[in-house]
Amino acid sequence: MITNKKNDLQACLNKNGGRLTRQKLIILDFLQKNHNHPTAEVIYRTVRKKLPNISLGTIYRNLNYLAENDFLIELKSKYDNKTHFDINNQDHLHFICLNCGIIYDIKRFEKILQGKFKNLGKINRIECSLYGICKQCR
Amino acid sequence: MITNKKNDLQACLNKNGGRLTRQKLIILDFLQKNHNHPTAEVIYRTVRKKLPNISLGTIYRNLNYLAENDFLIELKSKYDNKTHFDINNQDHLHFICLNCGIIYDIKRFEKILQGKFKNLGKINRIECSLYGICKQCR
DNA sequence: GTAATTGCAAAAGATTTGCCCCATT
DNA sequence: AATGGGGCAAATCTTTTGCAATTAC
Repeated sequence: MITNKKNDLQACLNKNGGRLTRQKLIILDFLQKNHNHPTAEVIYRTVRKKLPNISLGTIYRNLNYLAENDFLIELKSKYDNKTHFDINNQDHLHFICLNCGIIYDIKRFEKILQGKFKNLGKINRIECSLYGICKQCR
Repeated sequence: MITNKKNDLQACLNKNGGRLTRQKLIILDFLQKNHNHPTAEVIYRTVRKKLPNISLGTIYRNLNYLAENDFLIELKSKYDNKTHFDINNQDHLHFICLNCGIIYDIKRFEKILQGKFKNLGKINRIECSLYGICKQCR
């Protein structure tokens, strides 16, 4: 099994009428193994090693599909002004270093915030980034 | 006095060697009076009514200057994939409606988060967006 | 077989930049 | 008077899209 999300992906495709392509699977697999919050360009360059003819358009189309269906989250960084992608394993927030751009996950966060904002109605997604200087850069 | 941030802006310009132009002042003034989180394009179209020859390049250059010097904050919305601008009056978070794109401020938030993440080192800025469906759209 | 998806290339959209002229200091 | 900033237009960069060929079902 190339990825343990493969079954979830298949289920999602069945429900919505899509097809399980090598491209989708390899992109999802890559993101499951890499938690560095890569950009589309970085994903493209890496996935190309396995699928030399894949195009950037396909990368974007599939990343968008996966994000819309909650397999991934999209994160916009002020550091480089690009969209970064991350497997949506759990609600968490991000620490982004203003000096080097590195992005860390900070886990166990949803309870604090979900509780705090109950009165606003249903919150589909919380995206929270802390900008500062990381320990390596200090 | 066109804006109560004018003195702060002048002080900032003195320190860094810039000049107080009508363009900077009118952009800052506009954002002080409008808390709708406009995009550069919207700011451009509105400011053009006062300064008919101002160019989009100038809008961007000045918005970037003002954001770098902490007069403004930049907010990237998933709804339209654009950068929105907001006067940096206090730490607050944003509610963004996934249906209509409206952005609300949610105030009084910094203490909770600043306290929560002390151990990560200095946090320069917290940017937190809650995505959901607003009351008008429900 | 047929309908969705890919690869490719062109287009679109947002933002930045070079250069010459004008305005602020 | 000196020079930083503005206006304009071109360039850049990221992301999207149209279309013919390919692939999954």
